Amino acid sequence: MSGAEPGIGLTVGRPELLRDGSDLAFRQMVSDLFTISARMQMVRDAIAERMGVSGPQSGILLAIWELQGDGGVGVKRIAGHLHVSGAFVTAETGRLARAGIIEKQPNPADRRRVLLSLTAAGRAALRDVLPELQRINDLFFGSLDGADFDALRTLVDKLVGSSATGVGALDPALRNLRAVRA
Amino acid sequence: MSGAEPGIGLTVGRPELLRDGSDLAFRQMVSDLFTISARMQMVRDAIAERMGVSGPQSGILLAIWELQGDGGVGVKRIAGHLHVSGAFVTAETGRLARAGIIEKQPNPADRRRVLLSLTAAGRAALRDVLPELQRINDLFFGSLDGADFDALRTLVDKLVGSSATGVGALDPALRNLRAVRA
DNA sequence: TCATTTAATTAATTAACTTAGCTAAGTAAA
DNA sequence: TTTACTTAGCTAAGTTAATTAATTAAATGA
Repeated sequence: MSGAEPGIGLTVGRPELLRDGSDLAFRQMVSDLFTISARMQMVRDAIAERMGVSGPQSGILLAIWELQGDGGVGVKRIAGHLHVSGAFVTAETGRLARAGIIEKQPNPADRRRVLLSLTAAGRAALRDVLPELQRINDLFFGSLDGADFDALRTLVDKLVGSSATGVGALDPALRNLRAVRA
Repeated sequence: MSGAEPGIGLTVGRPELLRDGSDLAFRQMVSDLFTISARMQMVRDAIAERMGVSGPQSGILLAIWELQGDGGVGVKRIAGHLHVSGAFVTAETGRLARAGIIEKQPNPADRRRVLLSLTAAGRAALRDVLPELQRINDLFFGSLDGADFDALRTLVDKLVGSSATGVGALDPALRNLRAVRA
């Protein structure tokens, strides 16, 4: 009878993710993932500072760069891509435009909309920061060889899939216990 | 001469992390890591809500649980573990104590210090939330089999090491460009 | 043409922190 | 053993990154 009790009091239940019936290795890995993610944020913030913008602004900048195509991209599209509110994108793109890093033009095809795009100064700021980012990334991921990289890409890709399922199973929560907070 | 130019304009330089001379796969992976990390936060926040505490409070709760040993753990230790300021831990542990979830006692061995520990109610709150967390984690990491899990643990462990080096190389930055922000 | 929807903006508010300064207690050197 | 220094935690005030709700204006559709 001893040591049986499958999964009671554990943070994960699937036997594939337990070792000797313990979730310790799993918890350690989750904690490590949080550590790595915090460090990725630190890198983002430091690189942003080099460009003279805040961390979130650099995220918006990157998203515009990625999505602008020719002509530009709208506020709503950026907000969706970054999972933030449109109001936030409006506010931050306003600052970036005033700083001359991006351009904000009315969309001629629909005058409610706006076209966001990088200015020459914005492209230059991005270009100038790349060598430093490359240096940091080479160190940050310096422990991975080519095979590790491929393995990690595959695993991360799997996780992008299943984590969506996990998050999707969250909402129908029975809000019983009331908030502390104050 | 064409296509040569090693690493100019790329976010990463090491050839092991490039594919066909492009950093596209690398950037995709980094973006996916951000996605996964955002989803892990969502899970944390949802589980916290079940316990009636905020996301950051649940982090503090977990840290106390992990570090209290017999007797308890101090504010500074928790702050260091979570990489937040002592003032923040003071404020949030005050709320958790008022809510009866943790206990805050003076440390008899050093009366400047405090001993934080879970109350019976705190332990019960943690215990009650475990089945739900287990259910979510099983889905979240549902795409991994046992071999994947071992591979991921190894890779994550490597990254915890090298990412510290990457972050360590950040600080001596030449603060030349001035902040936009306003 | 009237009602509905949509895109962006503005204003107000909140959560999650931080820094600076304080108090009290412990440690060490003279 | 007093004086100086350091350390732990607390308080107050401020900042940053976001949100929601209300508003404006334009587009869409019955």
